[in-house]
Amino acid sequence: MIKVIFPGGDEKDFNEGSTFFEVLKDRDKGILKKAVAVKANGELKDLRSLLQGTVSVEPVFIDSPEGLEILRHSASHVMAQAVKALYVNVKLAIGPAISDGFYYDFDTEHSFVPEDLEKIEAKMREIIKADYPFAGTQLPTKDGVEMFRQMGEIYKEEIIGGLDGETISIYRQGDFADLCRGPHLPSTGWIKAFKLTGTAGAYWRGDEKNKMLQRVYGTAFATKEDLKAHLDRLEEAKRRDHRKLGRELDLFTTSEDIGSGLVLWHPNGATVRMVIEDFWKAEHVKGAYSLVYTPHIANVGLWKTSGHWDFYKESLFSPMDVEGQEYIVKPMNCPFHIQIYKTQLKSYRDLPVRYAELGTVYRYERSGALHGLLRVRGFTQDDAHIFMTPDQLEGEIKGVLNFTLYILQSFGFNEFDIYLSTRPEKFVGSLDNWAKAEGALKSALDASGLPYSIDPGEGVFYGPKIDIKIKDVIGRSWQCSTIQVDFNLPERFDVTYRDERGQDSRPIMIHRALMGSLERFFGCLVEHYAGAFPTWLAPVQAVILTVTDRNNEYAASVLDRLRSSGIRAELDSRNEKLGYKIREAQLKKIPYQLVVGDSEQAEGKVAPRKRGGESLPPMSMEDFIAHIQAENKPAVLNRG
RNA sequence: GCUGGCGUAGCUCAAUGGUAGAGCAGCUGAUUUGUAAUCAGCAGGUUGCGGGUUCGAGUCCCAUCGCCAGCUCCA
Repeated sequence: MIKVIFPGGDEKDFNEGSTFFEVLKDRDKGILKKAVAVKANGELKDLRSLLQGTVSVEPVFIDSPEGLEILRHSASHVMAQAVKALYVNVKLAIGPAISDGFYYDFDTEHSFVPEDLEKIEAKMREIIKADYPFAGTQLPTKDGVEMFRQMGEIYKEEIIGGLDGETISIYRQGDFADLCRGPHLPSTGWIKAFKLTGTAGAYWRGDEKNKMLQRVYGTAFATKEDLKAHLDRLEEAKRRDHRKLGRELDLFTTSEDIGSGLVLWHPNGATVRMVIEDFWKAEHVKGAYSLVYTPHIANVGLWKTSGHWDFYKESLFSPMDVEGQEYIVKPMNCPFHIQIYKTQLKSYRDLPVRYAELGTVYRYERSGALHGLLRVRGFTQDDAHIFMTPDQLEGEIKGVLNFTLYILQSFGFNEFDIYLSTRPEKFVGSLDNWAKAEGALKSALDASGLPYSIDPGEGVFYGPKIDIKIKDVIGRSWQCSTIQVDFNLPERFDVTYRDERGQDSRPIMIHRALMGSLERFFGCLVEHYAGAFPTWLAPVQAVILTVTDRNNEYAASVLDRLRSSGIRAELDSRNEKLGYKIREAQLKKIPYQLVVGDSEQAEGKVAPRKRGGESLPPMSMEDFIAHIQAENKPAVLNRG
């Protein structure tokens, strides 16, 4: 007899030789329909696993995160089976579930092209239709190695070589066998909705020194509806792509003649950037930062002192010769701010010192890493460096964290993924300082009340950091803000302050960027708003549309009035129908379209139409200006 | 940088190895128009750049630049 304990504490006895499959079926056919596996004593198991002794079981449903992972992992096995059936000389590497889908890495002579995906999908449908059970078995490790060696699966052999344990676990479906821990669906027929989404090269074990394998990506969902919703989300992401919108809205371009990763900000994009910069500067002044400006190039000795020459030489642009001295374009602003700090002897009374700069830097990113505005070679960091006594560290970090969230929320980002990255294997500075800094970052995060996760060992060599990823309206994450403690530079540049006892002490330094880079942040903003910027950011806030050219003179006076009130307005007095002008203004995503015809002119009014299609009643200029000015600023927020 | 794919008019896209085309945008004219496209005409190209194969190349081959997806990297 086997005793099974169900969620809620119900107990029931089953016969020897039962499986979870039978147990759940026996208990509730409804559960069986949706359960794809079980948690038995907290461990994930196949429904086909045999029961032993006393177990408490919990069904794992297909639409839960764990259920989806099992579904996708099973789909990756089916894909591998299909690929092995269709192509010769295919060696299997790994095929895990990932967020939103799965992949499998293959080593084969054949290069997968889009048409292959359809062939593989068709084969997968055959396998699914055949409804092969996923059968898990244990093999002695030695036999497993032998089995995969005979199959020519050198990667599997290598993986087993890295495992310890007496036995390995194999899963078979039909004539296909794979090394796998499981669990899996009961059978291939349980896969109801899947799609292969692309191919790509990927290094074996993720190391670029290794052979590049061919990866096929796919996704699978519990239902066809879920799959469709996912594919629709991808389509929506395409529609919002900042590179596409950047062209359509005439925000920015890059030019082959200029070079990769170097951005041209067009008037519309530059206007948004100006609003961002003005807001950023004003808030920093309010926040007791001192704004500074520093040069774009400097003697390479600066970077040798900082250590970056050794650490990041490959990503620096080559030096240029200046009267026998080597200069480089700056990859970062820190050493400049340190030089400013060091021009005067600092007292503990002067600290904290906060230098902020919209500093344009250049990094030689590898060509394949470039991506629209999100990864470029020339960009402007919204940088600041804070020099402080060790006692001030925690307070400063709290201040920076609150400031960061305030700025991000001002731009409409309200959801974040926050990470605390701790000491890596290679590091500088004392263990004591690291512990102190990690503690300070942690208590600032705790005080914020925001959820965060810890990324162990992911800090930079010179100090721990907090990274904030912003989530856009369709749920994608973007790494923008970073708050880093630095023990390295103050040491290397011999930065000091005179303490209470008249001794020279070493200040602690924080690097922080709230938006990261203006380029990346702007790209995120474009996608977040799908190009429909809120009024305070919109390149053009209102466009005046005349009905006939009888209204041109009045319309021009409306334009003057708006512009002198500080509103970014334009006039469309072309000889076109109103509907045509409205359509164009809509496509440009201008927040307000002001219709001006004979009746508005007679009454000295404008008839506003909002971007969303809503028409406001005709109103006087005063009323409209008051109306739009109310929106001409970031959403009001409480400073933490 | 690596693997694969793609570069045709300002944009979106056509064109079996056989005369490079359409829509939109642009320009000119007509039209004076009321809440997402008025009509007509005109112009627009060394098919990314450079080689090669061929009687003939947008199309096939090589090289190069750029873009896209992913990998690696991201102070």
